[in-house]
This record gives sequence, C-alpha cells and structure tokens, in this order.
Amino acid sequence: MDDAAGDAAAARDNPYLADSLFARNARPTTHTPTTSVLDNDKGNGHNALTGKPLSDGYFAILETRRKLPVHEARAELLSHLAAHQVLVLVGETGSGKTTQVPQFLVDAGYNAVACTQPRRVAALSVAKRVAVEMDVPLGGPVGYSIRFDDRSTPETVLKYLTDGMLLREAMSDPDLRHYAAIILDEAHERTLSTDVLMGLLKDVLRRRPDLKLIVMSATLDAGKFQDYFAGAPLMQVPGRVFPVGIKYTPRPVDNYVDAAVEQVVRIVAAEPPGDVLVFLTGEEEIEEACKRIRDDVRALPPPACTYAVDVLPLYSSLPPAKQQRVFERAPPPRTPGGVPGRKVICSTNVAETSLTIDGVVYVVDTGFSKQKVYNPRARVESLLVSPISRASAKQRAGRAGRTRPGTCYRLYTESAFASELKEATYPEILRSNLGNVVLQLKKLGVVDLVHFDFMDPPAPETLMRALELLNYLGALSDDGELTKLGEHMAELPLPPELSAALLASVDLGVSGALLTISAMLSATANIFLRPKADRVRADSARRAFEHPDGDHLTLLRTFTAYTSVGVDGGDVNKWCWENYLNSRALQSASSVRSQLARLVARLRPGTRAGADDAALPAVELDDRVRRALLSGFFMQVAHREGGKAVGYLTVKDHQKVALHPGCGLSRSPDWVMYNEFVLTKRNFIRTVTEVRGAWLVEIAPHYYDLSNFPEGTAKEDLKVLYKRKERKDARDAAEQRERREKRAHKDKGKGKKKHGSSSRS
DNA sequence: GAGCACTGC
Repeated sequence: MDDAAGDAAAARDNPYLADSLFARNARPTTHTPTTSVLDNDKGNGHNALTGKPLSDGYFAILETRRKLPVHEARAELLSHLAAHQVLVLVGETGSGKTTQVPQFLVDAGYNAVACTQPRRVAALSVAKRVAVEMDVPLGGPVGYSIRFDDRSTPETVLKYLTDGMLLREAMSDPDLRHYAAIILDEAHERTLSTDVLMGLLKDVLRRRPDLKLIVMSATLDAGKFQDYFAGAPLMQVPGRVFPVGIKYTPRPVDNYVDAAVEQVVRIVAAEPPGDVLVFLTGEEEIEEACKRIRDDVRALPPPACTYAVDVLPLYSSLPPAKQQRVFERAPPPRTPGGVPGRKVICSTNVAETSLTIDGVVYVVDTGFSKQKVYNPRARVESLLVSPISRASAKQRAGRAGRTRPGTCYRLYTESAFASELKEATYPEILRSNLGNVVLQLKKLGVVDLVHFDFMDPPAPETLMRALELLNYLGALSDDGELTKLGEHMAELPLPPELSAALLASVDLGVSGALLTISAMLSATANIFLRPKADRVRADSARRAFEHPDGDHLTLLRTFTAYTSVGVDGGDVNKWCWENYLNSRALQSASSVRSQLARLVARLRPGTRAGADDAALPAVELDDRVRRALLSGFFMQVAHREGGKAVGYLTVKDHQKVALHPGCGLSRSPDWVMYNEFVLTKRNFIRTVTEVRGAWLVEIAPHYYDLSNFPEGTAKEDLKVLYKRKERKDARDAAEQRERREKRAHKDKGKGKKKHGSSSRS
C-alpha cells in the first residue's frame, strides 16, 4: 500500500476530519493570522530572525514541511490561540506537530516559545532539526536546554527543553515571565514533571493573561486535558502512519514468554519478509527469549531452518554499541535470490516510546511491562510485572506501521483487551514517592498542597508520607513551611534524603566525599559489572575497592581510584574494563558530581565545599562521612536481631529484611543504614553501611523518640544509648562548667576583655 | 545468595 492509502486509513479513524479540523468548543473568531513565508513562496527572501538571505535548502525543506498534516491546521491553530489562552492539540505519529507547531508560533510573532519534551535526546534532536528548517544556527534563534547541556542564548526565541528543566526554570521565575508561549509536548505520557507543570501553569495562566499554552498529546484521551483546562478548544490533526492489522489469541495464554517465542517462530517460518519487534518486560526475560528463538528457528523443518534471522536484544542498560545493532540492516538472504533475511528484536518498553526502529512490520505484544508502584504504607517503591493499558497496546501496535502496513499479534484475547486492560497507564504521580515533588512545589510557592489542582490527585496518604519525611529532615517546619534548609535541598537534583546528607556534610567538613557518594548513588546503572562467565574475577576485582564499614564508603573509594587513573594520565576505559567497572556509569557520576559541586558552592558560599576533606585522617573521614549520611538516612536504618540466623528489622516499621547479596559488609553490625529497600521474593536492603547506635540518638533524637517507638530489641538498645548519652552530656556539662570557672578566675586576674564568653544559664 | 521497566533535574 502506498502513502495515500495510509493517510486515508488514518483519516477514517479521525472523527473530526470529516467536517472540520475544529473540534468541540471551537468558537468562531475574527482573528486573521499574519501572512508569512509559510504562505508566500519567497517572502522577502530574507530570514526574519537573522536578516540574512534564505538558503536554497530552506525552500526545499519548506516544500516538505508544507506537506505535513499539521500544516493544514496552522491558520486555525493560530486563530484559536488568538481567542483562547489554552489549546489542546492531538496529533498522532507523523503529523509533524513537534517540529512545526513551535515554528507556527514564532512565525506569528510569539517571540519567546518553550517546547517541553520528556526525554533529553528528543529535545536535542528536534532542536537540531528545527534550526535547519528555520535556516538559523543552533544555539541562536533556536536552542535547547537539557541537563549538562544548555544551548540557548538571549537571542533564542524557540527553545526545546526537557519538562524537568522547565520546572527548574520555574523555581527562579515562578510566573515563567521569560516566555510568551509554552508548549507541553507528549503530555499523554504524563511524566511527573509534566503533571506538576500543568498544575503550576493553571495558576500562572490566571496571573498572566498574556501567556499562551498548547498541550500536545498523541491520544484521544485529550478530552481529559480539555476538561482540566476548562474551555480550551481541542484540535486534532491526523498522523501519517500505515494501517496495522490486529490479531488476538483465541484463548488466554499460560506463559507469555513461551507464547511470544512460538509466535515469532511462526512468523519467521510462514509470513512475508519484514522485521519483528517483540515486547517483553526485562533483561533476563529478553536474553532467554532471544536464545530460545535462535534455537527454535534452527530446529524448524527445511527450508525455514536456513532463513537468515538476526535475533537481537534491546534494553536501556545494554551497551550503546549493542543497542546500535537494532538499527542496522536486516541480514541478506543466505543464497542469492533466496528468502530475504530479517531482524527479530526482543525489547523492553524502550522501543515503545524512546527508540523508534524503522522497518518493523510485525509486532508481538505480550501485554505486560514492568511498572513502578509505590506503597505509601510501607514507604517502598518497587517494580512489578503488570498488564499494560489499552493506550500502551495501541502505541505498541503502531510500531508495526511506520514504513508500510503491518500486523500486531496480541498475546491476549480480544475480550481481555476490551475489559481487562485499563484505558491508560496510571500517571507516574500516582505511582511514586512524592518527597521530591512536594519539596519542589513548596519551593515554587505552593502553600496548600492538599488542594493543589493536580490533574490526578495523589492519594492523601502519599502526600502525608512526603510531608512527614520532609519534616523529619528539617526541610519543612511543623507548620509545613519551607525552611532555609528545605530551600537549599530543593535546589539539588537529588532525593531529599541525599540532599540533606550532602548539605550536612558541608558543616562536617566532608562535602568532597559526600559529593562523590551522592553522584555515585545517582548513577542508575550498576557500577560493578558482573558478567556471568567471569564472576569470580569480577568479584575479586570488586573486593579491592571494598571498605569494611560499608558500601557507601566502597563507592567513595571506587570513584577516587577512578579519578586518580585519569589524573595519572592512564587509559580510564581500559582501567575500568580491567577492574570490571562500568565506565559509562562512572562517567555519568563524574558529570553529576561536577554539577552538584557547583550548586553546593553556590548554596554555601564561603565554605570550602568540595575541597574540605583532603587533610583528614582516614578514620576521622570515615566517621564523619557516615554521620553526614546518617543526617539524611536516619529513617533508613535497620537493627540486627539476635538468634542463630542473623536478620535485620527496619526501625519503626519493623520490616524483616536481609542484607542484599551484593552487599560488601564484612560483618553483621548492630545498626546499619541503607540506601534502598528492594522488594522481590524477600525483602532486601541494598547499599548498606554500618553506623553506631550512639550516632542515632545524637543526630536524630526527634526520630528516635522512645515515647513513640515500637517495642523490641532496637528500643531496648536505644534506651541504653540514651542513658549513656545522658551520662556523657552530664559529664561534658560538668567539664565545661569547670573550664568556664577556671577561665573566669584567670580573667579576673587579667582584667576584663571586651568580648567575654557569653554565659548561658 | 539476587538482579535494574523507563525517564528527568
């Protein structure tokens, strides 16, 4: 089928296209958009933004731009925007909305436009493309802004940026006065940042009648956005995709991995040429499926067993070079003129939104993915294999129709699709720990969080948990007001516990070490590699970095060793490889560390932040680092429970946990703090470091308050620790009194000084 | 004696 047929199919599915691009709530308007080079072939032949003559390439690209479906909607879009503050635009894949709509606005005279993207690569690559389309240098009139990379200048009129970045900007510019128009793209993905931005913008729009907002989404769920921004007109533009036939299984399958492998083998054996994309849930499952598909294809009866098939895994932790393989051409036929080869790609959800693979004609959809869930009662986020939503199923199917008509095999029944799958995936804000979100909102000046206008309000318990956490950390006062500490914490791109620990480390003179540990904990990928074939050597390589007191200190040692290799002029990548370390992860830790160091230096001027711990003796350093960490993680502490089999109970919650097998502690101390609670078949705590009981009652007496502490051995130990502390405090006070008296005696002899020691009663 | 879906600041 050709392009036109695909468009026709898309048009049939489009309820608005038949009569008008105008949708519900569309109002007549007298506004006439200004004419522009988009209407006239040459305009005055000069670029309005740079004053330079337009290149020939510009006009060539202009021709293709005019053919994009969204171009038809331009005049209506602009007139809507002249009459309304908010517009909801639905445009499916291939409509051109992401590249064209921002240009329509610039062209119509909006001189400061922001367009958000959920992902960095998207912001960057779209900005590059649009700079070419507009015939301007990147970083000039068109720029982008993403973490670690800001390519925008005062002359930038159109900026693509991540949603998280716009949220950051809002912290210093709460009314977003910098912008005349804001476009929230991919709003249907409902990322945490986009959801917070929508709530925020609702208020900003009231304060700034001149500001325009376009919410762009890919699904017909757009009615929800329209309701949220009451009265906003809704427009829809068709996509440019090919039809995809849907096939369901007649009966539910027992095991979706088995079923997926069988389906792929059937396609390879009997269907016309074309690549296959299989959606599975995780790395382990994918590697297993790949192996079985290879084996089963080889076991097919001739001639199918001779077909050229490349079976490739795809998930984000895969090294980039291996990821790249999915974009290479399918293998050639085994014999000249024989059956064309094909790629079979077994992928996680990366292939649903983040990566687009052209040439896929068959999609095998297992109907599952790993999703984050948050349990506020247990205060634990975990990943669960869960059924996908209908929106997600449609997105997956669409991946089969990017270059020609395709087929999607859904490994579930049609009635399951209709009645068991949810319409849309729960937005992230309903599935997350909101500690950071609450901190950000407070920083943005939102006083009443319970009544903040979230599109989907989180459970009150989740908000309570977040408020409680921030109060314990000292970021919020008992009245719920942001403290000075809280303001500083909000500036740091870290979980609140880690921000608190990092800021505490400045006062303890060990911020250099805490910057490193924070950066290492921010690296999502595992630092220590452990290839299956090479486990023994990988483990012994790791042991060289291990610190007996715990994993946090091991991370510190590892990073320190890593940076010294570079300083000594060694080959860092080679060194990482030899030591079974993930050089990509270490590199990203290094960028995070630099960013954090800049921020801390700005927040705490006059301190030697980042360079304060070099001269400390090792034992003193280790103690102070652990005390700094504990200032943020005193709520993530477990106590050893005696008996034969050593186990741990988390404080207060009394959850039974075990040290994660990857943990490097050489003994089983009474008290440990942990970075992460992992919920799988058993409860594990991961990244664990020994702490002294005495530190708990010293650093966090407000949390280790025995009047509301559950009974148990931890409480008994704490009682002893408090008694000891009392005695020590009494001793210290007596000593101090003695010293004071001696000094007073001396001073009397010498005569009085101007600034005597202030006596407190 | 286990395991990292995917983003983002």
